[in-house]
Amino acid sequence: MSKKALRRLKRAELPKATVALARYLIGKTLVHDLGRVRLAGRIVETEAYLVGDAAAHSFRGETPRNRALFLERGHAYVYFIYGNHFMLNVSAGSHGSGEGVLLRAAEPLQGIERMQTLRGTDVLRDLARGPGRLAEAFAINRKLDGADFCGDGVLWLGSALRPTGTIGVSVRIGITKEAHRPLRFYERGGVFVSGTKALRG
DNA sequence: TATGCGATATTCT
DNA sequence: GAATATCGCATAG
Repeated sequence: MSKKALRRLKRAELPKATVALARYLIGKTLVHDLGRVRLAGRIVETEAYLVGDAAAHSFRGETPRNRALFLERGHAYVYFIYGNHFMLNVSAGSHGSGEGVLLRAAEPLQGIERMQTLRGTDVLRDLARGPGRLAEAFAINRKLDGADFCGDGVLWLGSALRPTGTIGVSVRIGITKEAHRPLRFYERGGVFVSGTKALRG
């Protein structure tokens, strides 16, 4: 009961509504297969970016950068920001809507040694706590932009390996527009969740 | 806890 | 050409 088998999630299982998907992904598994090493983590924090949301990259329409955000739900949208960091999103909503879910933090489960190398630290809690760290720990790069999480590729979403705790809701982190909207979801009390103490309770 | 800064792709004007 | 960005780290208090 406590130990379940890891299985790929099918697109049909992903909720069509973006906010529902952001909640749904909490507790699920993020996997990136690198040859003989499998990087896997339990997603503990996400944020939703919606249509008509000035904080969403799709707000001003489709561009070469945000193109992947407009794909059918369940595709990867990867971009580079602040001169140093990649971010990993899951395209969401109806096809062409430009909605997405940002993966903000995960609890490392498998391939931890490789993650430590990629991150340059051995502190488990700091491996994927925060979106830039998560992308670095999971070896996310521009080549994965547009990848299908629901195909048979190396980057995919897996079922939950243990029961999911209570889900908390807060405002999103690090944005200046639409900063009041409660679109951040996280596992309450989780030590692998980013932000200050108040943002983890 | 709270600043302050790096380092750069992309978009806007 | 300039502004801005879904951040992380170091350092100070």
